[in-house]
Amino acid sequence: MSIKHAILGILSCNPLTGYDLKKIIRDSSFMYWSGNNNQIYKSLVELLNEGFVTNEVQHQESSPSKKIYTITKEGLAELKQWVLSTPEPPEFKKTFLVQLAWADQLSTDELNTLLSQYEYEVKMQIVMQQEIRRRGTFTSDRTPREKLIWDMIYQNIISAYETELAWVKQLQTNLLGSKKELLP
Amino acid sequence: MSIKHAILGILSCNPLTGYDLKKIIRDSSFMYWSGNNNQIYKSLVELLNEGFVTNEVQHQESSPSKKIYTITKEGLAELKQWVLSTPEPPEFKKTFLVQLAWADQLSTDELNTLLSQYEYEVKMQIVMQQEIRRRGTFTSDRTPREKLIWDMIYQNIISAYETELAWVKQLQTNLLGSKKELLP
DNA sequence: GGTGTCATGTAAACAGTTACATGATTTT
DNA sequence: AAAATCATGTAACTGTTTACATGACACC
Repeated sequence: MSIKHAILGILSCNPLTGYDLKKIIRDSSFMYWSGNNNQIYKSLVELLNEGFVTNEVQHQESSPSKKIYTITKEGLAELKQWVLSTPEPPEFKKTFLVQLAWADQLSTDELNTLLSQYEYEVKMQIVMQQEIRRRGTFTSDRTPREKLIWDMIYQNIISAYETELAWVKQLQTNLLGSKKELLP
Repeated sequence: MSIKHAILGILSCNPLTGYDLKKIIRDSSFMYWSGNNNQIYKSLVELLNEGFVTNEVQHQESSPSKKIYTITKEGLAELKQWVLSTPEPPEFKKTFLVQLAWADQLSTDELNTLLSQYEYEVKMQIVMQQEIRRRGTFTSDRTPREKLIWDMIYQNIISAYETELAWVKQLQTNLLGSKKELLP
């Protein structure tokens, strides 16, 4: 479970509450977890037991009390060790490709509609990702190098969607272009 | 759970056993499930109860008996309806981006090593995907249009990894190029 | 004699999502 | 008056992976 490492990473910038972490992860483009309560609060308890974080309870009048989590030096060591571990290749979950694989039973119109719908979905994602990047709600740029890295992380996600968009357009063209050959 | 739809899709080409389905899904590039026993055999029981498939037990001397699954007309209808449903945008699970987000604590050498390792992983994926495409172990091309679609599905996966590779190279260049500005 | 393939299935563990629960304050 | 935000947490469910179990045969 590397969400714990993501949490350690976020806490390495700033002490935060579970609620704050939840929002950061939910709104992040590259931290791909949903950021639901169960994941966050359970992970925090585990990180606490492992000694990677400590917490300080802050009672507030007229609102629920906060637990502010701070990363320990053991947590920082664990984070560094994980960052240095052998990277995994990216994984793609493209349900649309599975759908498309059996789409030859559709008429030309039905297939075109399907492709247009996918094109729209992908375009929406690009707009959303550009908005996330523009707003930069949670961006770490403590050094110029870190700024460069984070910029490239956002670029990665946008490029991925742009490649997908270019691919749909190519497919639409190919289907049109080979119309003559495809029909008897 | 759309693995059931993937199974229906595969069976729409050919009646097969659970064991065959398992291998096809495990070796597929775009059917992203692991293809383990539990998923396959449980799904088949469910599909049977739903009336989307039927099975025929084939006893064999000197090897375990086979259950050959065949899609029903209800199954074909269910498949078509699913294929026509609104597509979901692609999802990316790139653990490396999370790792990279906290990589500013690394030295130039450590960071370069990490990037080279990722570059290698991605290159390996490209080779593997090209091999899968070349072998074409399970490819459906009943019509010229279906052939075109399947070709573009394989192309999609390869393009995705190629975009990733181009991105790492860009990052490596950017880190080198801005060396002067990054150091004091 | 050990490993791999064929062929089925189950058990246990882990990961992840949705929904529920509380309760005060602020915004619409 | 209703909905959203802050802030914590739990329960139930679904999805996914790993490992175990059987047993014959083929290959090295």
